[in-house]
Amino acid sequence: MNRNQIKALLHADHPQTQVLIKGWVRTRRNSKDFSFIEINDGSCLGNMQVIAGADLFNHDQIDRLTTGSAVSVTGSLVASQGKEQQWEIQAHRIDVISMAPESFPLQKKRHSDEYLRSIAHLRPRTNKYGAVFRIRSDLSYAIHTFFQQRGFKYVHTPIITGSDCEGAGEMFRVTTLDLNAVPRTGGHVDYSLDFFAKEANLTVSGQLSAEMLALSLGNVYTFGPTFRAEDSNTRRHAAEFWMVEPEMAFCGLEQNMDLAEEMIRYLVLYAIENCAEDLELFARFVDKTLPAALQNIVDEKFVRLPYCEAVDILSKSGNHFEFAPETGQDLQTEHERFLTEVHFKKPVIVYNYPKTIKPFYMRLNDDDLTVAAMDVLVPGIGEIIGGSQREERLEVLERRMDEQGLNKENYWWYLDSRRYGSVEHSGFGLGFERLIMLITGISNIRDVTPFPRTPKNIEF
RNA sequence: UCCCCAGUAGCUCAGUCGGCAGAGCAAGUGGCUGUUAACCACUGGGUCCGCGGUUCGAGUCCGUGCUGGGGAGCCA
Repeated sequence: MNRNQIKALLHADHPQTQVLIKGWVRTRRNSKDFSFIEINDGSCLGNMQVIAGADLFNHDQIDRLTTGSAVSVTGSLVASQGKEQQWEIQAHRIDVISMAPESFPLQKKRHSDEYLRSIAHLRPRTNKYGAVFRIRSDLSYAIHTFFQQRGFKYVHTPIITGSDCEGAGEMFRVTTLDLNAVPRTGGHVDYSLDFFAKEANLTVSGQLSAEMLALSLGNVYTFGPTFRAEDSNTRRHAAEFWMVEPEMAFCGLEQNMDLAEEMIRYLVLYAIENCAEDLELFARFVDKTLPAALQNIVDEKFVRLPYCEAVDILSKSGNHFEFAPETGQDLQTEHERFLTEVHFKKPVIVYNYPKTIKPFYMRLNDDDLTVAAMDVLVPGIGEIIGGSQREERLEVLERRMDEQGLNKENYWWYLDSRRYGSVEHSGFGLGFERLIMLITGISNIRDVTPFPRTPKNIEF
């Protein structure tokens, strides 16, 4: 007999004489002649209440079942006499697969997020983290659905890259050299003896590769891990995270913003419609304003605000900022928060940033001062998407690389795409964990990642 | 990397002016009960983060290190 998922049984529309569930004991309450055992198998938030009578051959053992133990239960699915649940299982047989000793760290009470991070291997067995990781799965699926429905091709860009600079922060070195005996020539490390015979790093973005595929397949997207070796210690940064990066040929900034907005709205709506039970938990225990915040994203059109107007609004706001807003300077976190949380109270797309604060590949505007960049800012999280129209004009691109002190030879293949059939194209990167934070209301990226990697933290 | 805060029982925390180490929950034992984070009673449980210092005496004051959290920068 195959095991039934508890999710399916809880949604049953009629009693069943013979069912089999397997899962972990969340709690046990002994009664005079029987025990109530609540079992969770991870298929959904809800537990299945099992009635274990004294007639079970091993009822002595069942009476002592501990939280965290694994069991297999066969019995009949019957309407519950209790008020808190519709169905329960009258057990015919309960096999203890594995009894958890009293040292099991998860108790039948609320634990702090900090404590649960220290037992990251067990926290998926809690209601909250089980819900987070189910939503991660559902939203991953939704991302593929969104793009596939629109004719985008899913492409796989390299994890290990030879580009020695992509302008997106510190990188993790990849090497097979013996770090205790690094070969040197003239005082410098001799990478010709390394695995790839040149320096290699973990990718900080699939964008440059994705552009090549967009300029052949049309519309593409990547969805994969990304690595940043920044010593960032904040609740919204991780050294390893997942990023969604669409890239579209024959596409300008306007359409790029259209897609970003449509995608976020689609994903939030998908969660509302498909993850209702789990979302309800976050609305109850994590953030009471969550349902309204999500509905706001679905209903309200995103504000589109040129960078210079953003600075203007901030300057004239009368609000005191630690750093005064100033044209030519990047927006501070406090500025972004003011725009999304105080001034507009909805997502804001800021675009046309000064060229001096943005990377070489963003398309130079006709004013020669700004580039066709856009950041999607959302309340509570800040920047969730960063993107741009890409510079497709070879001579402009080369000039920008010179200005930023980049070695063009390292980008010969990237520049080739501007030599042969170059076209207008655009794309952006969505931080997947930040999306999950937005949708669950969870405020720390370490709590939406099963095994988070942050500075000085790689225990699990 | 910088600024701020915290570290006391398995967990969450209190600990007054420097003077005997505490509570709730959890665990163990017993009782009660179609229960709902079940309930009631009893019992056990401490490297007060580490090191150094001040003091008759330090969980408490000082120095330092480590760990965790919040904020900033970097960014998705």
